[in-house]
Amino acid sequence: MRKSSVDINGVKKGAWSEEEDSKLRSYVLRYGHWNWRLLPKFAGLARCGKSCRLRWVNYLKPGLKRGRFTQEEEILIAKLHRQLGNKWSAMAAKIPGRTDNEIKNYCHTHFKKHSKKVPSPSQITTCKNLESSEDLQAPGKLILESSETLNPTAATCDSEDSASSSQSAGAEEVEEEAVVGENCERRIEMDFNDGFLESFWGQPFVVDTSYSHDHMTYTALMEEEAAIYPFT
DNA sequence: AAGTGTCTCAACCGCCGCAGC
DNA sequence: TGCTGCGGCGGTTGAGACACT
Repeated sequence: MRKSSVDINGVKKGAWSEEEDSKLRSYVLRYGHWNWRLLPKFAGLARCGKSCRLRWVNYLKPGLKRGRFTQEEEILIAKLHRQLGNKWSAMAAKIPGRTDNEIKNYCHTHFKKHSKKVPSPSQITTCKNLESSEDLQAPGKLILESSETLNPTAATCDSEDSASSSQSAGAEEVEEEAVVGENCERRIEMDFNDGFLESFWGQPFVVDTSYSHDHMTYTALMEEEAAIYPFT
C-alpha cells in the first residue's frame, strides 16, 4: 500500500481512505461513471479520474470476490493464460468476481516463484505433453527430455522435489521421470509448468484456434477442466 | 527478539486504440 | 485526414504482512 500524498496540482495519491471509498461508491452507484475524468470533481474527491476508475474496478465494484483464488480458479487461470497470453482483462472477463489486477498479481507471483527453478541454457529440458498417447499409457508420470532449441522456461517442469537432477543433461538425451503427486496443488503446479510459464515468456504466443471463446462460459470452461482434472 | 527475505495486494505510470471533431 | 481526449490495458512499484533464520 502506498502512503497518501498530494501532488503539486492538489491531486491526492496513494491509499484510499474509508471516506473516499464511501464517496466514490455512493456517487457511482447513484449516477454511474459517465465520465471518469470529471467524476472526482462531482463526487468531491481530490483524485484523478484514472485513480477513481481503478479503485472502482478493482475494489469497490459490487460482486467482486476478495481473498485467495480457489483451486478451480487457479486451474482456470492457467488454462486461460495458455489461450490468451497476458490478456489479463480478457481472463478476468471469464472469471466472475475477479479483476484483471488480481489475476495479473497472481500470475506474476507464480511466475516469480517458478522462475527461480530455471536452469542454464545448456540444461534446458522440456516437458512432453501429458496428453500425448504415450503419457496416457503411463498416467502419473511426467517425462522430461533435453532440448537446446526450446524455451528454457519450459524446464521449470522439473518440480522442486523430484526432477531437479535432470538439469545435468548435456547434449545427449536424458530422460527422467518425475512422479506426479495425487494432490491438487501438485497438479496445479504441473499445469503452470506445462505451458503456463512457457506462454508467459513466449509473448506473442499462438492462440489455440480450436477453442471458441465466444461460446465458452465460465461453467463450460470448468466442465472442460473437470474432464482434464477429475480430482475436484 | 531482531533481522532479513518473500509474498501479497493495491496503486501508479505510460502506452495504445477508439471515437468525436 | 489528422488531432485530441478519454477509457482501458499491461507493466511496474511500494509497502505491509508473514515466514524464516
